[in-house]
This record gives sequence, structure tokens and C-alpha cells, in this order.
Amino acid sequence: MNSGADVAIETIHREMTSFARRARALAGRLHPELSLVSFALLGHLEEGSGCRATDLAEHYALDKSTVSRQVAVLEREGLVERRQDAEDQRVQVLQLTEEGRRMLARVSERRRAAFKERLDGWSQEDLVRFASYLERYNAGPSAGAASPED
Amino acid sequence: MNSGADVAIETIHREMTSFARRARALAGRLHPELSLVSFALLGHLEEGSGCRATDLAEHYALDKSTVSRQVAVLEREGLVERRQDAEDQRVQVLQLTEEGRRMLARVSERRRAAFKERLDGWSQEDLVRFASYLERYNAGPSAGAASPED
DNA sequence: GCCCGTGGTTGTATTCTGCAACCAGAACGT
DNA sequence: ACGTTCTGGTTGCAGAATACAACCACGGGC
Repeated sequence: MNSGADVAIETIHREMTSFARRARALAGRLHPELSLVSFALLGHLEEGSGCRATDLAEHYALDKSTVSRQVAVLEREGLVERRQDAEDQRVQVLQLTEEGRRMLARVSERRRAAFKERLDGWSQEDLVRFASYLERYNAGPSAGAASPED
Repeated sequence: MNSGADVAIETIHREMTSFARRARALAGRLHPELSLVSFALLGHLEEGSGCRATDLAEHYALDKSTVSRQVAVLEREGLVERRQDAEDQRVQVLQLTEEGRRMLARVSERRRAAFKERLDGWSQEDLVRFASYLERYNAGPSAGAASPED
């Protein structure tokens, strides 16, 4: 790899980190009602209907106790529901409630608005290309060293 | 804004968020000796030699008290130095120590390796363009080009 | 029926964080 | 010069997120 690419990687590395930092810091401020993790968990539940706490823990590299507590909070707030699995009594299948769906949509909308503002003035071509780069990056070249279980 | 751009924004939103939570989950695991925030702060110090705690706070959307404490830790560990500003006695200019530079290089190297693996196979052109998009995004809300130090 | 693996919860300690109160130096107006 | 306000920074405090370990409940082999 030549040095131009190295510099680019260094930059990508730094900027992505910076972004992560800001996203985390802002998540709590902009949406006090839904932490970044809760948001991610809800989002996960939205996609595939029904999943286990253990799945979430593994997917987000979180301890199962953490997920357990987060889910407990979300349940107490009426955003998710648990359903005992008929097959296996140990398992609790998690699902979004209607309220959870609404909340997710609301927060999602606000976040999207923030992004939109930040991306105002970009040409469509740049937006599309940027999006594709991010997708490509997150998809990972395969095993993805930067993301063991994802 | 047309729908093509909207889709792109949606994607950018999702992918960046995805990245953020993974980075967060990973930070503590990969580099127990340097939290994500500490790493970011050190990195920031490396670029422009000398900056104030307030600058860091603003840049990373952190409370100044948080930065104060983080910096205190980094100082105690001998990674950064404070220097009273001659102009303004209130100001403490922060700088990396040699040890700090070494530590940063070490962790940076490990992180870069992870990124590199993930970015393996990208053309230099794509890397450079991706990097510039990220910089542009992080620089702020399209503040007509050269937005200074944020 | 017993033991072990798996899904989840709870106890405990740590870390990070923000807010508010505070201190010290600078900037400004009178 | 003096007081007021502003700015950079620290500290007290409280809350949230997290990991780790111990634990409970169920399921599956033996």
C-alpha cells in the first residue's frame, strides 16, 4: 500500500472515530428518551420481527446483563414486549410495541433531520457516493477485523 | 432535495450510526489502556500542537468537566502536559508528551491495522474520496468550505 | 433422574458523563 | 481604578451504562 492510501486510511480512521465520539455525545442530548444503544436495539427489533436478548448482546458486543437491563427499561416504558417462546420456555422473544414503533420513527426522524442539515449543500452525486462508501465499509471485506461479530 | 438524495441520506444516517455503536463497543476491548475519548483527545493533540481543554470539549461535544477529568487522567499517566499560556493565565495549553506520542502511535497502529484490513481492496482513489467525504462531513454543516476549527 | 449447557436476571463496582457551583484571570464599562 | 461580566477550568454530586460474577430456570444428553 502506498503512502497516499495510508494517509487516506489514517484520515478515515480519525474521522470515523471523531464521528463516533460526537454521535455518542449527541445521542443523549438530542434524544434523552432514547440512548444510542436503546435506539440501536429498537432498530434491530424493527427489522427482523422478534429476536432474543442473547442475539442482541452478541450482535452489539454487549454483555447479556446490559441487554437485560436495557430491555427491562424499554419494556417498562412500553416500547418493547416480551413473549415466552412456546418451544423453549427459557427464551423471551422481543418485539416492538406500537408505541415503540412510533418512538423509533420519531427519534429516527429527528436524527435524519440532523443528518440532512449537516449534509445540506452536498450534491446528490456526492451523497450517493458517500453512502455507498459507508455501506461498503460497514459491510466489511469479509471477516471484518474491525468488527468481530457483526 | 430529491428522493435519490433522501435515500442516500438515510443510508448515511444508518451506516454512520452502525459504525458508531460498533466503534463504541470495540474501543474498550481492543485498547483497554486508552478509552475512545482519550484516544480521540490524544489524536487531536497530535495534529495541531497545543490546544485548550475548551476546544476539545467543543469539538467533541463533551462537557468541559468531562474533558477536565479526562485530561487530568492523561496527565497523571504522563501522556499529556499542560503549559500555562503566557498571554492568558487562565489558559492551559495541552501538549502530548513523548510517552503520549508513543502511546498514541502504538494504539493508532493497532487501530489502523484493523481499518486497513477492512479497507483492503479499495482503490486509492476511493480511499481518498471516502476520506475527504468524512472530513467534509465532520467539518460541519456545510459551512461554506473552510470552516475553521469547528 | 442428574449433570451440564443455555437464556436471563440480579448484585456489585467501575467508569463516563452532565449539571451546577465554584475559582481565577481577562475584558469591558463607568 | 473598580466593579461587573465573561471565559477557561476544577470539583462536588448524581445518574446512566457497563462488565463481571453469581445465580435461577429450563432443556438436553447421559
